[in-house]
Amino acid sequence: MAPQLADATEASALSELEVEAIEMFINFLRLIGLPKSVGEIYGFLFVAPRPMAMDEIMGRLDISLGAASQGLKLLRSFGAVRVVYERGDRRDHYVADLELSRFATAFIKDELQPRMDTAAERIKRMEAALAELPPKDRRATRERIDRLKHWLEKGRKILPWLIRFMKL
Amino acid sequence: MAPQLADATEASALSELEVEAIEMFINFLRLIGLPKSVGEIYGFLFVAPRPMAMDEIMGRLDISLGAASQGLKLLRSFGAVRVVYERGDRRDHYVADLELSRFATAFIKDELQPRMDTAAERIKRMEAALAELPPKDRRATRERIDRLKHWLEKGRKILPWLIRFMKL
DNA sequence: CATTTCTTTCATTTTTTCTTGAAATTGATG
DNA sequence: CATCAATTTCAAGAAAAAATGAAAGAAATG
Repeated sequence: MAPQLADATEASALSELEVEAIEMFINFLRLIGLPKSVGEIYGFLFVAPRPMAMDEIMGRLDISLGAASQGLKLLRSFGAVRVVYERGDRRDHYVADLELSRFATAFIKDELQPRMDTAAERIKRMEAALAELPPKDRRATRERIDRLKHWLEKGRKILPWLIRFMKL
Repeated sequence: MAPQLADATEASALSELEVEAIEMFINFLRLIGLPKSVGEIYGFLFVAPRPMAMDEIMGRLDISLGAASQGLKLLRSFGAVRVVYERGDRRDHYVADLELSRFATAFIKDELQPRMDTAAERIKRMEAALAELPPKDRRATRERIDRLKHWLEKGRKILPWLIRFMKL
């Protein structure tokens, strides 16, 4: 009888279901700046019927050791993937956390918030620089800076609301 | 007396105000996948005291003809930049439209919506593929697909609301 | 309508980002 | 505690994205 263990060089092909899930997540996660391999891993785990070990993920997706390790690390840091221990197996096994809002909140915390903070500082410096402007330009520039402030304010206000909506 | 026309090879340096505005927009626009040069152009125009011709933009920012032309084309397509005609000058002159929500709506329309549409199709295909799954996995997978549907629904619902909020 | 100025396009180059896989590290096992 | 499997790290290579600038194309001018 043929052995059941998949050969590393010839891992079983992905099902249509898996391909659809993977491509969907590649697309959406790319939107928030995550590399393809991360989308692949998450999409694969999202429809996986049981916890998967890293080498299984590598084999099925045909990605490198490094990509798998780093991708899982990142997904873990978001809370988008969790490690579960399987008795009798030394390897870590991964499951997708199905709460998709984690990506959004990670994005907000890692990308958006920091930029808003430096933007606030920049606006202060811009206001200071206003004094050195030719008088005739001051009013118009003042208005533009105010508009930036207004937007930043708006951003700050909507973020918590948005996070709440997503966790709902 | 020295000529007043700026030499193309030695355009005047950027003021602190300009630098801050430019860096701010590079940062934010990168977030929605726009290249640095586009952020530079918009930031520069955002604080420009008068309409600027393309060669002025190139010179002040030290970017290439191609980057300037393509960046302006893109910004125009968003409605983030408008052409104004200046009498006695053959060149097109550009001004920033200050309504920042244009970037958000362009992002939603160009990036988010299309992906949501293909995602909806993918979900249909995933549901069809469900039948070919080993019976014991069906229930769990069905739940996951439902979760995707739920998220997509949520996205669809919040988008118009979000657009309205931003235009406010 | 020929000329000149301005703008767009696009093949090439440069830069940035992602992936790879060998080596180092960790940590479980007998 | 030596060994070996599993994982992480990171320098180098590959791939993708952006910038460049020469050439083509438009549009205004005299």
